[in-house]
Amino acid sequence: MVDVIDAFLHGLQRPLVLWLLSKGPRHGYELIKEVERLTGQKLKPSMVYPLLHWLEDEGFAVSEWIKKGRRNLRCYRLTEKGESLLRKVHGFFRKPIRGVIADLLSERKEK
Amino acid sequence: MVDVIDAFLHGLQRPLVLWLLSKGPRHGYELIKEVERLTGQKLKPSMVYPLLHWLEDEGFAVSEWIKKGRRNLRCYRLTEKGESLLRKVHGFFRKPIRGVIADLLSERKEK
DNA sequence: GTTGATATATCAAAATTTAAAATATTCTAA
DNA sequence: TTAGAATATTTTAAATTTTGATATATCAAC
Repeated sequence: MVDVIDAFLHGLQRPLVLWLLSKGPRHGYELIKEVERLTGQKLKPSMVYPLLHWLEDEGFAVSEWIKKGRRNLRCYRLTEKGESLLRKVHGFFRKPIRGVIADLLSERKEK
Repeated sequence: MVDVIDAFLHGLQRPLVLWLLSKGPRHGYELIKEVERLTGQKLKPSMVYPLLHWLEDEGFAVSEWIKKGRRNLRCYRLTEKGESLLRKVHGFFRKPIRGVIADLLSERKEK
């Protein structure tokens, strides 16, 4: 049985990737580094690359090989369908769960 | 590949159960109903009962069989160790991720 | 030229989740 | 009064997902 926070962070990875892509095009390795910076949790290559392929297969993102020196980077950006999915995620936060998350977000006096 | 929101909600289930238990003792079936009300997602019996057993095994909660009419309910409440874990979850929200979640929580104009 | 970071990809093994079935009590509507 | 739905808990096999490992290649620093 996995740690409570790890499980939560894990569930956050996908919306987070979507959110990051909504801020501008990214490639896989950038996402790995950004997710780690934001959550302290490693987004593994074996997670992110299949996820990106899936996002593209489903039409939520499109990729393009760009060159950086002699290196090829596969850069992803959200499609309109991907933006729409992110809006759906936002919409979800209007549900009753919003109050719970606000509570989790709130300051709390330590015992 | 599972739906983005489903994956997020899934990750939220464990902190949510912890949060609900922090509001007062609950039994498994209550948690199933409350999680569904709050998230619209079914917390399955085969998830919640092993989770509750795990919480108890790890010392995060203790259970007690109570009677309601002729029916026996296994009622769980958080221990100090469980409260401490919830505070750890709160602590996590002080990380940079806080801004992302706040953004996801914020109102957004629909296109 | 060797090490560590950057960058992408895949697959078998390991772990987790779901669906299903089993069991039993209580309530409700016909 | 009884049949069916809702309440309540548990376990297991099957399905799915995640991890760890491995492979490949470029780049910068030493």
